[in-house]
Amino acid sequence: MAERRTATRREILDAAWQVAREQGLALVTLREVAALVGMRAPSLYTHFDSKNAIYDAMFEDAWSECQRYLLAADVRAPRTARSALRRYALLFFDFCVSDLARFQLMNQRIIPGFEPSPQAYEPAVTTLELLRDRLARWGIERQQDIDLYVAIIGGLIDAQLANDPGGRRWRRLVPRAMDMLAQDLGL
Amino acid sequence: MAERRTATRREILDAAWQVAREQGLALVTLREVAALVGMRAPSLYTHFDSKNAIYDAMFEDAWSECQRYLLAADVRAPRTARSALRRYALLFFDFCVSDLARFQLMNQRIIPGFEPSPQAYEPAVTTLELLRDRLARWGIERQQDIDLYVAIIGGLIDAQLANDPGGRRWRRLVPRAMDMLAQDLGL
DNA sequence: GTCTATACACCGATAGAC
DNA sequence: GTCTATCGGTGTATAGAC
Repeated sequence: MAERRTATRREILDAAWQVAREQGLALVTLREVAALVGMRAPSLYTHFDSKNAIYDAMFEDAWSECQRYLLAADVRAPRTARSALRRYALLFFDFCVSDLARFQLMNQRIIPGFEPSPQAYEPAVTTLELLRDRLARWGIERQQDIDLYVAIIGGLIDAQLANDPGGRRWRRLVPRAMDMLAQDLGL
Repeated sequence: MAERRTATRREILDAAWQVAREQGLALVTLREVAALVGMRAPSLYTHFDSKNAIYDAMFEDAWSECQRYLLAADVRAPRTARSALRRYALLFFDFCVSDLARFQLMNQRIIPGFEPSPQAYEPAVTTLELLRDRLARWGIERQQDIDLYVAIIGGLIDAQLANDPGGRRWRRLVPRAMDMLAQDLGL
């Protein structure tokens, strides 16, 4: 039964997320994940090739969730370029800041030997293309402009999580940073 | 002999840096560090209380080195606020990008249980105060302005190391980002 | 004090019985 | 598909040699 197999994989992944959120992403152990789903550690190898394969599926999870989150918030489109930049930035900021373990997996290289597979990377690419499309609507299409946008938001998220987790010290700066960028782009 | 002890500690730290640069910061093992200095792993405990104590001393190393680097580059002061922002940013950018392992230790939380001790953190505080003094000369004193400055540079460094290591794709954007900030600050 | 040998508990991973 | 047993690896505690 393929369904059963998929469901078990899902259970394992949920357990891994739980451990990651409680103990930290790098402190996930197969024994603890297995215990949460009522198994022994070696049994996980029936469903995943390795521990990194679990991280791989979690990486895919995270970016898929991000994509869904950004799409769901697209119901009412912004009216000006400036409000668009602000809105997209705040959406991504809030999504990332709400789950440290997920952010570390998505955007930092916190697991020593882990590189996401092409399949797991696909939702990340799609999400970036979604952003690219949205920015293009406001005339932002040059690669360097997108690079700058991405870097600034990433820096604000990093600073928030590293220096004021749970607070709003850097979140407050997001609109200002986006207005700076809009000004620079002549928008 | 206190000198001998200090010298041995220095040898161990240098070996640890070597392994960190070659294998990655998180892949440093006590056995490999010990082998490099002609010891067995448990012998390191004569000189350091734990593996994290070695990371702690390395953290102090990194920020002390950063402080010296920034001070040494202070010989000729910039003439305008705009060139000052650019110069300080590029200095820090180049220092960070030149050594990934060092950057990860200084600015990311890549080691699972590691938190720098107050003593190890002291050079980091001093370095930030150095930046604060320099920015204050140009009238930049508000906490939120400094926060924004730090976040933007950090984001650019992160993006450079993560997406184009060894390249210049985000380095090229540093002057532009600093001009944006200067414009925003009315400088 | 410095270093070693030994040992322990934990980790990811594998082999083979059921 | 899941188990037990086990392997080689890790950080680290301890006892003892010099």
